Amino acid sequence: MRISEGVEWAAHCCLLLDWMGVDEPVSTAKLAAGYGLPPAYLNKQLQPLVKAGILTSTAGKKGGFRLARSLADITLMDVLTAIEGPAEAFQCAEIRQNGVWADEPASVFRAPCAIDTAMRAAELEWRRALAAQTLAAVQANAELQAPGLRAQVRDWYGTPRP
Amino acid sequence: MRISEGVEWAAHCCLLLDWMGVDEPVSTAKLAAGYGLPPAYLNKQLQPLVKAGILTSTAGKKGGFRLARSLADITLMDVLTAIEGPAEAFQCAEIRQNGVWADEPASVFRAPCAIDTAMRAAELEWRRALAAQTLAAVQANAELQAPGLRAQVRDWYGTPRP
DNA sequence: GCGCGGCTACTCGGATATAAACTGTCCGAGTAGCACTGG
DNA sequence: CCAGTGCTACTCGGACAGTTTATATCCGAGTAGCCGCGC
Repeated sequence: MRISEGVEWAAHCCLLLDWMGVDEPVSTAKLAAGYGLPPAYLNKQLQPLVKAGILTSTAGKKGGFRLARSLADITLMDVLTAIEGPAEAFQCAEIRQNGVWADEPASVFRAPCAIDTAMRAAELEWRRALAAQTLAAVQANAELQAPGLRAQVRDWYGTPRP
Repeated sequence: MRISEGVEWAAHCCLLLDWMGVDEPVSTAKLAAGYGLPPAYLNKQLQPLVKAGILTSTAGKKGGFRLARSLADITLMDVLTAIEGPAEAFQCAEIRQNGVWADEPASVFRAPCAIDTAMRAAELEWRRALAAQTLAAVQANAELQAPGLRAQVRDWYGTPRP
């Protein structure tokens, strides 16, 4: 039960793309250099974000990734779902229907598994909290703790400061 | 990011142990037969529960597992932590300190990573919800939906009905 | 001089290896009861 | 008959394979700009 590191990478890259504030695509190599990540693997991790509609990608020379929408419209839940998939963490295998209960009529199991219900309820709280956090809010907190971050990023990447 | 099936197995076995209501240990074989699980592997899954103090085990003939305490004192969080370990699902690798930021003084990173903070907050909600659910409550829900479950279990396992 | 075609450099996307974790199995250490033996 | 002792059957616990998932890498498809050529 460990979340893929791709989630952290993806979130950081989204913030970075916004900080850079350029309209032209940013290549995987530049993004990877920002955080010392393996470029090819970062590319692979960003692909599901494109499929999820969080980023847009353009191929060829001068290609790269762009934010598909504002950080205010992207939640941590979006990023997590894009990388990890839509499946729930706890997947009830309905073992209660096996073993000595295997011969019970199906009607007995119409009521949901109580353990599954409780686990899903807890997981729902988690997802609700994730969906309540937009990347814009996360970015605001980061800038609150480290003022001048946006300017630093633009200096490092050679983009014009506003 | 998938929770091990051992969590489901462990929770079901705890409920089953309580339903059986016997004071003597119950062997892995009997528990596994209840849900059609591989006995040896179930044994392996129950071992961390013993280390966590949820179950007690006795070796030798007539050996097996017993509940170490009442279901009212066991939460889903206890079971999950026992099986999955105490580590959080999202583990921040602090990639923000690498790449172009590698030469920054450590003082810059005294403030926690904003992404990590947000992810931890959400995960905390999940764990809080898990800790609020005792196995006694889960069992009560199960009996509410399927009255007579306890009596059924005692019939199947040949233990005296109260 | 100017337009056009090919060419190169560079990018994403998916196919392909490698490492780790989860799942599943097996055998040894240890215990409780039972059978046998001796008094 | 009864106590003691050895033995057997059965259990947990951890060591040992098999399989799925995550991590990392590499090469091909495709595009944008550039260079050279022809008009």
